[in-house]
Amino acid sequence: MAARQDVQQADVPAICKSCEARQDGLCGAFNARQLAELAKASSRHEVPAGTELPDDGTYSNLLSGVVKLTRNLSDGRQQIVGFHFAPDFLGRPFEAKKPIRAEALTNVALCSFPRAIIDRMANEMPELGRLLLKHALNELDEARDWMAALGRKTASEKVASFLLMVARNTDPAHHPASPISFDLPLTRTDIADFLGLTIETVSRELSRLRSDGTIRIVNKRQISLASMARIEERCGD
Amino acid sequence: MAARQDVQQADVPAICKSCEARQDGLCGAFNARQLAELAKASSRHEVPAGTELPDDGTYSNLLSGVVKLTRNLSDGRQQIVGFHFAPDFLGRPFEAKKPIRAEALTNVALCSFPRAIIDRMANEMPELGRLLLKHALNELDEARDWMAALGRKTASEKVASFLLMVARNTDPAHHPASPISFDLPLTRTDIADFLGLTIETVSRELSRLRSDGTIRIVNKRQISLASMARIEERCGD
DNA sequence: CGAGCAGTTGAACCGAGTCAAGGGGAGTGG
DNA sequence: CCACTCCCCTTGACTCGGTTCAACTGCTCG
Repeated sequence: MAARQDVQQADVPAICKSCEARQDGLCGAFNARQLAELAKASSRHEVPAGTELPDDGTYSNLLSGVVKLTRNLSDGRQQIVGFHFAPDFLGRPFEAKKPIRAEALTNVALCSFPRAIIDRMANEMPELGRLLLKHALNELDEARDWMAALGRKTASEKVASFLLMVARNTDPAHHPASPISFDLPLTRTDIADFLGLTIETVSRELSRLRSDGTIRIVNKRQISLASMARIEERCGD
Repeated sequence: MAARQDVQQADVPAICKSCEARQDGLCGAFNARQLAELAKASSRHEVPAGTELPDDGTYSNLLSGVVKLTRNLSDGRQQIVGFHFAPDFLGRPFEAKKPIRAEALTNVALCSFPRAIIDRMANEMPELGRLLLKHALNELDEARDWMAALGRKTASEKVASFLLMVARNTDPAHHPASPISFDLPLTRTDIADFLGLTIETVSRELSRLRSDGTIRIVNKRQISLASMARIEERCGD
């Protein structure tokens, strides 16, 4: 068993060998032969922060960086409806009825495949279909969490919940009692568009959290939390 | 081809023959043999309005009625995060991290299968996996639509959007210019919990829509719209 | 050094929430 | 058949959290 795994390992394309997407992303579902086939059709590219990622029917592993998904109302009001952090992946087999825009918040590295290959493989391996379904259901659960936040939380609970989300994403296994610091990949405007608030309110709530010692604002973009537990108390759920 | 279809048709279990779920629901993916196998393991039941539907690991076609999905904050604040209308279906292969409660809003008729059968069939037929994925992505798109509404719409836009959703669900193919009327399957409290408002605000906004002629409130539960187009104007998107 | 942008802070305002009173229909009991 | 109650809903008056408008700070970049 171990031997066979090693043989397969030997065939893994060089480019995939150290790729995070094989641990937690889409590619965990593939064996060496399939990876080799995919690698032939894949293209790796990097785009700078601010680039819009067109929904051109490709699937992409997000190797590094953060992507936001937004919905706009007719008069320009904007709501961020989701994020993708590495090593997440982007792309879907069915079009959304109302358009959703994807935009890189930071510099982003992607590894993309034509949709046709993934769709074909999904027909051949139920394992992959299951992974896609699991991924979609995860996104659904997250969306529903934020529905509850948007509909029922106060401004300060929203901001606290947001910081907790980023912290968790920075280090999922972090000890709840020890401090943690991270860079915010978002401007105040983006945070406001995610939380359904104005930038002024976001700024004020961050100041309040700072003045009561829950967070330190190292600089505009870098935050450190006294502890996960401390911020969790303020999330309302 | 037509002949073969008729042969299959002959084998369709009696109970499935006139079932809506074969048109638009889960069972559209199955052939007669598979339906027969499923029918043996399925159980049909009805529950009255107000019943909680435990997440017991079954999949269910919703034959009639409306179901709400809710998330609660620790202090009792409630947010409705989704609805299921017939002939939708309920159930999912992976547990949500945070609990979501399902409750019948009206009397509800269900046709349920053990999870094991669906999961096994999904492994055998990519068609079914695809359907489950499509369904999950639909729910995701809906959740994101409502995120935008919750975060960025005014109270009156929220109420208008809600009425439009119910109207569309009542008659998806309705002509946009002609009037339409329907029963609200929800109390004011449920509407408020869905829109992130209070019952007083919902009531006031309905009154405003009535006084400017966009809707008629036949009685507390029955609404008629002057037209789909008219209400659509007030949705903000 | 100045321009320009992101963020902060203050003051006034307003949309939706809160609190309170009353309406109206369904069910029950006399 | 009416009287009473209960629940859901509506409406009004007031409050308040979050927005709006505006001034100011501090960075970064040319």
